Amino acid sequence: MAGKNMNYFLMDGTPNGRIKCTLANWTGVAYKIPRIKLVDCKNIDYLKQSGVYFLFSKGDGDRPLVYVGQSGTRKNGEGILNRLKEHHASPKQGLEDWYEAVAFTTSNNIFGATEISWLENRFFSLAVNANRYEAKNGNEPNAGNVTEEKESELEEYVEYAKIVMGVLGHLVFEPLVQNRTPHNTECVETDDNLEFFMEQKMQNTGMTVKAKCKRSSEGYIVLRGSVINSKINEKTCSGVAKKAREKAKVDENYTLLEDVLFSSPSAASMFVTGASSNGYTAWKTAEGKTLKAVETSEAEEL
DNA sequence: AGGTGGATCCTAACTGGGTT
DNA sequence: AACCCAGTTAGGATCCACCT
Repeated sequence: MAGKNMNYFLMDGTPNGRIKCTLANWTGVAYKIPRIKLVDCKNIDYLKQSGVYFLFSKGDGDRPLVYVGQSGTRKNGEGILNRLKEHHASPKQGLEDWYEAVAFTTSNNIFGATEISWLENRFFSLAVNANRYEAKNGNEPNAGNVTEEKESELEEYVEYAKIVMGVLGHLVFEPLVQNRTPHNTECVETDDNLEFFMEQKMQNTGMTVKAKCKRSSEGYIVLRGSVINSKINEKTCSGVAKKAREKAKVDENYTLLEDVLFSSPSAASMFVTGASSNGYTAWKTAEGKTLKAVETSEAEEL
């Protein structure tokens, strides 16, 4: 992918304060606003426009929560800012502890009601699809009817908004692996093309586990389509692997239905076996080279 | 006396080695 | 080759001491 240049203005002079983002060749304007800084935003005209906004909270501990909302300028004179004020003063149930908001509008305030609804709908489904945050949505908007010209314009807006959101600290719209169609487990892209496999006949269940793993900049991803052990060994299976196994969606044959990210190779392999396992020796390339050997030779190349 | 910062303790998880 | 175990390490939380 080509490099991109973006402007991030630290409005309070600190990295944890308000941030305004603009890009050359993008009509969008984005703001990240910590909840405690909301009170300082009353003079920002862009925030009185129509747009789409996101509220973030820690969630129930399992995964963070994102709330997707929209604001048109017609309903009330104050646009996005007014909605944020409402969420601050009387938060919706489950959103009491939201800690920051990200808002998207445009420099020329071109979004009307249909565009806003379309965008809200699109952002929401992207968040659900990426499956990183628990996504909530105010009013289940329908996508509405936009012309195909308009749609391609909005789609371009969304492309940039996704990146901005990621840089602002929320990978809500980024799936673990890119370019994946619903039923395809073969062609997936990460920033590393090596694939690692493990295949073992498990003693406790007699079943054969067969899994595929890819590395990414975030860690180790056990890929959808992998077959994992049906039982766990309570004594030896590590906590992260246990939790991940409780959460993970599998079918009746224990075939994994989603990609699952781990911070270590061992966590990934323990997730597959349900028992203690050393990921550096368990994961192997198609040629039979262990992950350990791969990483050692990579280090020597440096 | 209250608050802030630091240090220590505890817990949990990862990895490497040992055993069957 | 698969599984088990334990040492080490990293991270988090709590408590205490010192400074204002």
